[in-house]
Amino acid sequence: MSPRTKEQNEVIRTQSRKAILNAAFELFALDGFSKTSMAAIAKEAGISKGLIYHHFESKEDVLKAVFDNLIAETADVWLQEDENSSPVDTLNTIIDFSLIFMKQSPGWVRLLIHLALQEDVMEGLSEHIHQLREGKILQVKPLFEALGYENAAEEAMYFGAKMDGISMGFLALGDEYPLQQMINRLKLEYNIHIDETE
Amino acid sequence: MSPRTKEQNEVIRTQSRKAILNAAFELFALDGFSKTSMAAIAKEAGISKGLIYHHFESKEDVLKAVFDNLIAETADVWLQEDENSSPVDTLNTIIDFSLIFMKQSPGWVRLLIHLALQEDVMEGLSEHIHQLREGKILQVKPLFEALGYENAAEEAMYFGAKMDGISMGFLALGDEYPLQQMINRLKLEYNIHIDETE
Amino acid sequence: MSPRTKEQNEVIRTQSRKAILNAAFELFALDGFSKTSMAAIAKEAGISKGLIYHHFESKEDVLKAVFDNLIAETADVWLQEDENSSPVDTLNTIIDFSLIFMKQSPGWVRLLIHLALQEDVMEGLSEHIHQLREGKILQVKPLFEALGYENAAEEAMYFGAKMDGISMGFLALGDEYPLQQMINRLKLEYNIHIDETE
Amino acid sequence: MSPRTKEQNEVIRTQSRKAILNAAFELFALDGFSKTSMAAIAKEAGISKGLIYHHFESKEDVLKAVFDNLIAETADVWLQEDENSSPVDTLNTIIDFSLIFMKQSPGWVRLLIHLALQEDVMEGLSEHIHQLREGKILQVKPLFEALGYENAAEEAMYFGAKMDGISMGFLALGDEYPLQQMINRLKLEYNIHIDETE
DNA sequence: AATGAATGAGCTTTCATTCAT
DNA sequence: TATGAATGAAAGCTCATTCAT
Repeated sequence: MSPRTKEQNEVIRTQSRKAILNAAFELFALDGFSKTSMAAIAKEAGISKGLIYHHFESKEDVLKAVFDNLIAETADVWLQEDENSSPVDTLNTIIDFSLIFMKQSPGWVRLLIHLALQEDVMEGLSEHIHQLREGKILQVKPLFEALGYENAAEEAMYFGAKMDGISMGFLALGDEYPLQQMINRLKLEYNIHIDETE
Repeated sequence: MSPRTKEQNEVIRTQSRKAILNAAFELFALDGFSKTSMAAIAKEAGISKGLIYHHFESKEDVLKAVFDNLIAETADVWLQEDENSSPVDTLNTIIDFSLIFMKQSPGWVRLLIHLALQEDVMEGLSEHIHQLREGKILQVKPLFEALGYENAAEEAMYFGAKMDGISMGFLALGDEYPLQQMINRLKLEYNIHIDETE
Repeated sequence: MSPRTKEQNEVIRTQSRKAILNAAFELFALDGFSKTSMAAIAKEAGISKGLIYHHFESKEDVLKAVFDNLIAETADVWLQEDENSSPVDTLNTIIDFSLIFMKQSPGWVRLLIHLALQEDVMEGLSEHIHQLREGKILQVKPLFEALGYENAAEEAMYFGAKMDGISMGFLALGDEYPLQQMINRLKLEYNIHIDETE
Repeated sequence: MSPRTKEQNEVIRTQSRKAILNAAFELFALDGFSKTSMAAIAKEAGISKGLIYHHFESKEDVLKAVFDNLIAETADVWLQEDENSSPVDTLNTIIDFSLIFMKQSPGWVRLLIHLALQEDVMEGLSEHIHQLREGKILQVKPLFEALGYENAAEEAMYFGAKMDGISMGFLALGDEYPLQQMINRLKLEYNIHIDETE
């Protein structure tokens, strides 16, 4: 009956959606949300402007979807903690992972910061962002407890601040920023062994 | 009708310029650069749209001027260091000043971060921003030298990262952020006596 | 898979067509022609957008079909005049029928008026509408002849105007309109006995 | 001081505004509200699209302004009733005035009817329309009281219905409609002397 | 110096219609 | 017969910038 099978349609839909999401992610990260036009997204994705509205209700909706998409992807990796590893090792892994993410998707981190700092973000998005921040803190807190810090919550937040600050420096200066030095400096504070090859 | 003297014209010109700059600063900081319209600036400044173009070439030009203006004002205060104070006291003063500035002009700090992170900032502006960052580092470096740090340059940069990270947290969360705790934590690391009343 | 017989296809085709027509009628009547989208019609009819174009050439074509369809349906009822009834009774019946129709299908009457006033001039449609109007007049004319009016054609048209005016009032004001009073007033003019229960 | 005097600006502003209003009136009446684009209005008015938004907030706002404008203009004439004239004469004048208006601005009357019948008119507009209708009725009511009608309110409304019906007929059929005959027929009912030259 | 009317390019969004399957 | 993904033209609207005065 069906001219295209449901599966075929699903595949096509998913492809388009992904193309849009990828294009939007790239452009939002590169130029920011305001400066990125729907026309640009469509062109980058190789589809028509109209099709975007077939998949998303508005430009803001695209941003939310890009966001959700990335959260989901990130979460997968984030959650792969080795149960048996020591707190120090876990902390090390988290730092390294953040480092890799930062290097690979600086645009996205930039966008995240922009959104986190924005005065009037879209409804529903700011919650996501704050949850993301809070989630990170909560995840790190037990590690500091295990490491014997008296006020683990405070330490977790302070750790977050350091990571944020280093991120900012890297994003602002790029390769001119002594990223590795800063990371090493950070690891030292938490008695993490530094891999010399890095 | 009444032929104005050069002096009168100069005064009027300066007044208009300041009004524009103030209005632009406020709005840029509050809503961001893209979202702030020239019409809004004119309205806030209490002058006409056209007049802005007598003083500045473009919207970007206004931003640059706002920036320069603030750098100049900030520098004045920044430089009022007491020659006789100890490095620790000076560091303390710098931290406290940053704290006050952050609390009083969160919009401006926000704007600074936005600009610092922007990929394609306007010609000439990014240099300014980087100089501003570098200036801060260079200013702090001698303090760490005096405090006996081996790699003072690195420590200065790390200190900057921490300050940036704390700023970000405060800007993102506002009063929900444990700003004072973070600052105290920072001061502790540098053996700065913490004023209990704060 | 299952090779359909011609009859089966015919049945399916007719069903789809009717579903489209019903959905379109409802939406056109409720929201007007311009505001009703093909997507909305498809959704209301429970079929796909594409299918509409298998049955009709365009949105305008759908409107024409809706129109024709309703004319046909209406005509059936309209023609059921009792041969033996007096002119006054017949007139009464016509008025009552119009009243019922108006109350039951205000959307349709509204649509008719919209079309009669031809905001959207569609080739071929306006003729239909004028024929419909003329048909009504011609149907009423013999009654006024039988009632002894000198200029029956004129009286028929004047009667039509009154009916139209009352319809408009009702459609514009809804239940706030003293519909029954107006109808009674009209019947009085033609010496029609008024049923008190109304 | 002022580069253009306030008076000059006022004149320019008024000119533009009138040009827009005239163009919009003409096009709305001709093609209807939906079909008339802002671009078309701008072109007809001989100005840019953007300028319309300098004067009006939205397309709907233009319609409201057109409406208000016409109400105001109409009111002026409508109110010029001779205090000394008899009720019959006044009624006659009202009928004649309506007739002239209908002939001169059929598009506008059409638009009025469309708006009056529309299910979801813009906020604020429907009130205007109903007030306009009500206003007419209220104005006519005293005349019927003076003429000795028992239920003057009802008669006023019935009179309105007749006028509406005749308008509709004329708008639907144009010059094919026996407008003068219908008007004469109406006047006869109220014992208004008919000017033979008409 | 100052105004604000005016422009026009470009924005987001809608939707009748087409087409591969 | 039937689907719905995809298109593209055109809509309403915004805004940095220009210009006559």
